[in-house]
Amino acid sequence: MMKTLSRKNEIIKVAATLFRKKGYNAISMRDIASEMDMKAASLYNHISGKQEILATIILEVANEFTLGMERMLTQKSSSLKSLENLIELHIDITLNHSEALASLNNDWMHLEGKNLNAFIKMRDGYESNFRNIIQQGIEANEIKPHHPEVILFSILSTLRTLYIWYEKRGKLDVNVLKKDMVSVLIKGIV
Amino acid sequence: MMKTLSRKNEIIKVAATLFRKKGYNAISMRDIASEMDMKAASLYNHISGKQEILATIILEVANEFTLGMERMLTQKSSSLKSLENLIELHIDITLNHSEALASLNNDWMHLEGKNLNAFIKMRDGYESNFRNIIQQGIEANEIKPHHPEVILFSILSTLRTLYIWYEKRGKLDVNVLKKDMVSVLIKGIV
DNA sequence: GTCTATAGGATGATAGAC
DNA sequence: GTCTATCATCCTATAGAC
Repeated sequence: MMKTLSRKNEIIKVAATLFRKKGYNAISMRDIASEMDMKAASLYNHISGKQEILATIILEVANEFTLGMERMLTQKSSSLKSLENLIELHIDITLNHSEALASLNNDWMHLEGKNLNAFIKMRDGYESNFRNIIQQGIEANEIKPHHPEVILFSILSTLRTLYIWYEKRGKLDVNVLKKDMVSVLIKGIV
Repeated sequence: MMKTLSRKNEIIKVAATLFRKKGYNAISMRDIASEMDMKAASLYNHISGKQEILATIILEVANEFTLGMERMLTQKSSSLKSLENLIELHIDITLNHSEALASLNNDWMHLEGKNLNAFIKMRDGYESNFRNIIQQGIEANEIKPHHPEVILFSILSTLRTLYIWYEKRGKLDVNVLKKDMVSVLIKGIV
């Protein structure tokens, strides 16, 4: 049972790496199996199908964002401090789950049924909390009165695609990265 | 001949819309044909194959970015003014080619052979020019001395994913959008 | 220019031997 | 837990009738 669980995790991890490069639909069960030096049929002893692999990859990391947001909201910091915390949350998750973020961003629409509903609910809830923080910052005069959607979109786009860029340029010191990101996203570049 | 050309363009346009929703690999020639009320085999009277469709979608809009960048570079403005112009370039292209941008961002890796090489060359050249503008801005003390890669990545991520967000929230006045984007990306939010 | 028919191969998944 | 063999279905693309 312990052995089976870790084999399952191995499949998920290999699949996530392959999905990242070409996307869910371009990767076959045979590709995943071949990368693990086994046959496609054997995968089904550990997982129910391709869809379960995708759902596990995406929902696990989506849940990390949701939990991180909830943890943050209990702290009742100022809006600006909350934004800082969210930037750090994204950086931390990017470092620990960089393969899963490609699927989260690009392959979520291939989730089916309950999996798709669960994902959309988490994503919309997360965005909604993020938007409220910005809104409150504007009302408290901590943040300039721009269209809040423009601010939300600008910050979130950057944070969501960090995974592409981090490993390409990679290996900046994490604390330097956090400081620079906070500064660029909040204080601007001039 | 004139009729054939416009039929070809129709195929490209329908395909781009479908690719946007599910990605290149999840859309079949039958899907494209069905959306046009015809049979898949008939598509081959107008295009050589699925790959030609993808290449046309991506390389056309990639070329628009390259041309826009070159046009801008002849102007020899200050770095800050150049950045403003680039933000406006991205917004203009997003408004006019929003479907193509999904493929440009997410399906470029499914280009083959010469098409893939041409794309990568244009993308790398574009990023390199963008990076130089930021670099010069830092040297001229127009831009804060952050790690230039962080600035490049932050601005480019936001601009590249504008297409997702624009039609969702859509239909802000273009000039308001340009002003807000320039302000948020350059001057920050505090 | 569109159709039907089909080639030729890949795909997700299952059955059953070991 | 992994294998071979296989099913049923889907895919891109072509041939040839109309």
